[in-house]
Amino acid sequence: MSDAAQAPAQPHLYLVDGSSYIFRAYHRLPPLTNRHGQPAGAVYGYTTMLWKLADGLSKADGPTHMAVILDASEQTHRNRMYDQYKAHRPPPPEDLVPQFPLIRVATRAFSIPCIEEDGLEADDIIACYVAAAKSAGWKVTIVSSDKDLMQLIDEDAGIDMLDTMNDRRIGREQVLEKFGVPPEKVGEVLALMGDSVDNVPGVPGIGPKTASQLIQQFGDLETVLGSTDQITKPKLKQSLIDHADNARLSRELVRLVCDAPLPEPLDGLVLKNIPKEPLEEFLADQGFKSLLNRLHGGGVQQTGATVRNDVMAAMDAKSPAAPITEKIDVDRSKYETIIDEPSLDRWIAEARAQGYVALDTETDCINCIIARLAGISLATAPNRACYIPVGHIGGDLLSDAPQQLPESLVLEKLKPLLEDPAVIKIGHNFKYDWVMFDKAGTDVAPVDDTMVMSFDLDAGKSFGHGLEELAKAHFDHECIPFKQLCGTGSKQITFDKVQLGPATEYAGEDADITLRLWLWLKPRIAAEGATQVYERVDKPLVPVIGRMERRGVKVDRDYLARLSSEFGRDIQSLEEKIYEAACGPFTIGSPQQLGEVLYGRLGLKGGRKGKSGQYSTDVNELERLAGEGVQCASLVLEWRQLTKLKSTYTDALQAQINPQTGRVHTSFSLTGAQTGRLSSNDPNLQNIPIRTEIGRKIRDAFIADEGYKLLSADYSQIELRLAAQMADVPQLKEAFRNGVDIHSLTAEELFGRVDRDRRNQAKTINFAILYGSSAWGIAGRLGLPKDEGKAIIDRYYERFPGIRAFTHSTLSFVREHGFTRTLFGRRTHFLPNIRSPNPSIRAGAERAAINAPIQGTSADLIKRAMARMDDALREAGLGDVRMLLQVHDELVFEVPNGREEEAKAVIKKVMASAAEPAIRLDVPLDVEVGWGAHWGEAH
DNA sequence: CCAATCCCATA
DNA sequence: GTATGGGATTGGA
Repeated sequence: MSDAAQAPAQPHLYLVDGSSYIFRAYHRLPPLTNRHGQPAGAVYGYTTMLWKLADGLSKADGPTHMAVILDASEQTHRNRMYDQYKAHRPPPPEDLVPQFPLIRVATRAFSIPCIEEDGLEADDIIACYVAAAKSAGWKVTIVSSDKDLMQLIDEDAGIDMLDTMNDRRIGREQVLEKFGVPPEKVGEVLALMGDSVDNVPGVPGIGPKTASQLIQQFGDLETVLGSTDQITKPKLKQSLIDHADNARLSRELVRLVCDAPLPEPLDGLVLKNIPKEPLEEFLADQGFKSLLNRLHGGGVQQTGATVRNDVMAAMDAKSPAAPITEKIDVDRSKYETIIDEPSLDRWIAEARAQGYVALDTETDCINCIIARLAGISLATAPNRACYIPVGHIGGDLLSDAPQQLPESLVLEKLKPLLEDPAVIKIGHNFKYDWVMFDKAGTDVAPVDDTMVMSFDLDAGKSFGHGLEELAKAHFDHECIPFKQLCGTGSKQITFDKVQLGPATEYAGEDADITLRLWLWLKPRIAAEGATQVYERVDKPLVPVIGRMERRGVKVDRDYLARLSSEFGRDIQSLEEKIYEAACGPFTIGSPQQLGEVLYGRLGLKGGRKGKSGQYSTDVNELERLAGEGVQCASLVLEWRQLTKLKSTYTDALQAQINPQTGRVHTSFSLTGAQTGRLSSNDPNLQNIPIRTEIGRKIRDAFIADEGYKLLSADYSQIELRLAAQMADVPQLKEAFRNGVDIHSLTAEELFGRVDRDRRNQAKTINFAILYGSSAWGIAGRLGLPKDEGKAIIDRYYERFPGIRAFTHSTLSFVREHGFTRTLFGRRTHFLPNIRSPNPSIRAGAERAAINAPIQGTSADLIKRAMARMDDALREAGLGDVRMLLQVHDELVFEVPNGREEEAKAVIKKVMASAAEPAIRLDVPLDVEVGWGAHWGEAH
């Protein structure tokens, strides 16, 4: 492409895929209504999108020509090719139907041409315009995220796509990322994988991954079909042979028509200044006030706010729209490497003057307990970042360490800044950095943690909370991948061996992005009601958890080793018995082989096959067989238990003991569970066995330091108590106040009498309620026919009408707003699944949505207790008591001998009053406390 | 060496 | 039926 063709005079056509946009907008945006009370959420989203696009008229690379393309008719040439095409597509939701005509009205209001043509789908019309514009030498941007249209991308010819929903440009590189093949090969991949929504058959067993891999290997569909002899997987090969015709048909179905006559000539699509009157009339008619204000205020020229923010503003006029921040591209070349004192002093002064600074520590290891510092990066403004190396060494034996300031000097100079109460220190996953500085004797405060902020705002959304992922989601920015610096696998190097140049770009970017995230997220915390949960619950927990991780818990290595060999012997002898019962050896640990042995070799009946065609051999199945007297099944069950205990616990735990401290230091994740719970990893100390006697032995390996005891305090039935509170069930609340056994009470209400079986059934049902289970699910769990399950749940609702009301109101709230809330305001998001057209996905989201407020409130409570615990203990003169672990409803402490009763009183008080003063509960929170030489004894 | 799958430990 | 993390096997890079 010549320079002349890229001159500003080159026309740039924007083709808006209106039909697909409105579907996606419907599922992604809240169900707003317009001034007439008609559903208009999708129309609103569509209007703001057109606004933004049209607004680019005068901008560089903005549209000079524009058209909206719609689907006109149901019947197209594809139906003639294949009568099943789009045959199973469900009808559009009923509150979307009335919005279709409004799309044309909205488009006319902008005075933009709206193009549809009988017998052609929108995709085809777009393809025709792309072809015409391409030969005329125009640039084209297709505004859509439809994967079928990605076939048309041709960056050399200036043809790309724009996904306004995610504010993302799609070019060759993005297509490669998604499909593993360039745009011109996308049709080949689509043909193989098929499309269940449009009912394009594809080849069974081939999904996106395999399709992409095959096309990468063979180039196109025909070559794949002609090369089946080179395909090693037998199932895949057969499927390709059997369904070759379907694959060829699919290839034609996904091929876009690009040579039909244009309904409107290219020149007719020129974008002129948009007359104000029709637009004003439309916005006023619909009652889109925030847009109307913008039309009257800054006019169409004002930009910056996203569609999402407009919707927030439309939903609640009081909530301020997010600040309009101009996007500044990340420029890593602006970052400085600090290797002299005056420069360091300058940065410290700058941070102090500013009042906030983002920082990130780089180390040689992801485990912060044993990690050594490599360097520290700071950022004070977008693109204004520096990296201070302190622990870099040469990349290999021959090279010397680079010149850098001594670690002790840097830490000494930074300490006053890091401890300055007037300067906010911002980190991403700040727990890690906090531990690094704590090890150096610096108590960093005050802090903000952008990872926790993201979690408190966006838990449950489609993106996680890692720095790179958030950079992508919020700024459409790709961070330097860590493996690009350090490699991967066995050739991976540690960060302290990275050259200072690349290290500065990487570390500076981390601090830079962290700062940008803070600027972006901080205003949202208050605007979206997350202040209570962030400021009072999660933020204060960052150093608390950091301290717990540093303390670790003492583990008796010799005892674990003895258990390991004991288990090992038992496993051996079980294996011999199993081989005997199975008439020959096999890999017991392989579910595949075990299934073959049980249902093949031994010829047992009743095997359940799962979706992969493999026999299920889980506990339920094996227990069923064992109950029928199958020796082999009960032996395998025992073998499974012992191998699980040995590999996951006795062996793995020994390996996790830190040689310096003789203790195990887990890592708690503050953002691991969508409901607000913590999670624990490396090792996971939240799933140490307790239910079986033999598993319980593992708990005895957790011991107290010399002169201390382990104390365990746990909330009794906290989730049921919270359910009784939140659903407002008088009998249940009363029972909890009087210390009545709750499952017996439920059995009495449901069955009119109480015995062991009925109490157990009632217990199952009580839990099923917490988990949002259906009548069908309860019946399955209790082993009853479906109608009896339904009868039981009806009776439950009849006896406890509050539960039904709670379920109902939780679901209608989440359907409307897309999120649930705990008593303390923590939100968990459930879009898009809560509105999924797929009933099983939707039902899954509904169960999770019923559980989330209860599980989440329980998580909030114990977190509030934890945040207050250290101060309360210190005030009681129990500064020596160490909080070590949290297991969702339990806290484990190390308490000096003789102080157990005192500690018990304080801990119980803090935990029982954790809701106060924010919330007044009508149900007491019971806390059970025990202690002993080891964890097993403390229960 | 990596991922998908199955199974299983906890609350 | 909810929420997690992790080990072993398997099959293909």
